Amino acid sequence: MSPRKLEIFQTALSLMKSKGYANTTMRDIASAVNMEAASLYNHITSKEDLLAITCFDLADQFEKGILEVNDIYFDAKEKLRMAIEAHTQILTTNLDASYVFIHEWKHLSADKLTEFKNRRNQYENGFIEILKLGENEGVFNDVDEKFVVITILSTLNATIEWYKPNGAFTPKQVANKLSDFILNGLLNTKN
Amino acid sequence: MSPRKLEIFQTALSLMKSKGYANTTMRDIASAVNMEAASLYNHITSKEDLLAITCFDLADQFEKGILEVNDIYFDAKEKLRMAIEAHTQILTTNLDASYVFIHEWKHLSADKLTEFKNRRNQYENGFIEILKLGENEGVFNDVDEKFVVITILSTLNATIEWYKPNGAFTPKQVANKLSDFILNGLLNTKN
DNA sequence: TTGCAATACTAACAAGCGTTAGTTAGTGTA
DNA sequence: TACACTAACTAACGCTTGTTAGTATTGCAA
Repeated sequence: MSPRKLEIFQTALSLMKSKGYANTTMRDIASAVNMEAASLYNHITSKEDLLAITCFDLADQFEKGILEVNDIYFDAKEKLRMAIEAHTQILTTNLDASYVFIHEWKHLSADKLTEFKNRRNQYENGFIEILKLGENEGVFNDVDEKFVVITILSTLNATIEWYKPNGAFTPKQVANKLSDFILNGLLNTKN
Repeated sequence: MSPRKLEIFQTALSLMKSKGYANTTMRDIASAVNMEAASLYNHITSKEDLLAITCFDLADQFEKGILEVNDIYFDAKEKLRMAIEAHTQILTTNLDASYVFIHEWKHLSADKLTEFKNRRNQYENGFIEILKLGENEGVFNDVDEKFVVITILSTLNATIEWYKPNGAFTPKQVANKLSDFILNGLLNTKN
């Protein structure tokens, strides 16, 4: 990807993060990179491409993460921690893209929308696999897996609402906070 | 609110839930209630009003809930359970509206947007009050409150992604599942 | 039965949208 | 020098959008 194209993508994602996909016009993007809207088409093929490429690139990363974790022979608790860390790592190192991924995927066109949903389901199944393993091991409470996986992913995704790249926490630290919260809950069990 | 106006609101919210606010046109809404777009304006004043009224009506409900909980003299654990139940009750009995509230508030016009954000902050502060109480009592882990409150609310709000009104769970049961998850986490502590 | 709201309609407007066509200036290459 | 490529421009197209104006129809209250 050429530097100019990269600049367009980053600018577009930043705008879409703050104004939403639908409210970000090609003219907005163009003026933010100091060119005319029509000139954008020398670099990209359509507005939807900005969204689709972003969504599916991140989907690739998430899928790769969960597959690696589930390929390893390890116990459920540690697997969950690893999956959470992989997820958090991707979110925190692609903040704008993640925001668009999480909040704007609905604007994908019909066929891409179905593909997106399918892949998200697959990703959820990767987590469900870990949950089932943990239940068999007796370390996780017996839970409604669909409920828990949606809850866990929502918990993880909340990260993008507050995380600041040069703030107090490294991605690894955030992942640990999230894992602790999800595994142990809020209650202090020491006393 | 007249029956026809109510019908328009419910239809509009249902459409906005599936297609998003920006992609739902006045003509979409009109044809879904068997009239022309222009006729809608006999009942409502603008498209944004549909959004604003929905958002601020729900905000009222949420605020009322947390204020009632924080007016009671009770321990933090029970307060948190009550706040979670109030929140869940509102979500599950206003599914479409809640969806729009959570996902489409960004489309509010500038001044209403600021008001919305302020009121959301106040609501979060209501939860933070409970968290601080729990830390003083020694029953909650010492936590970064801002992190935890965003995490908790995201966890709660995930409900609207899977809840079915005539499904297996009552709102109260959902609230209990959520409270258990947030307080105790996923780990089985019995063995 | 008349009159008046309420509620629907048709027609249209002004603005904004994504995108295309055609052109031009600059840059590196044969 | 001649050519091709890249990346910018201006101008415009066709369409959709939320909304307004003006008008017809309906149903109830007097």
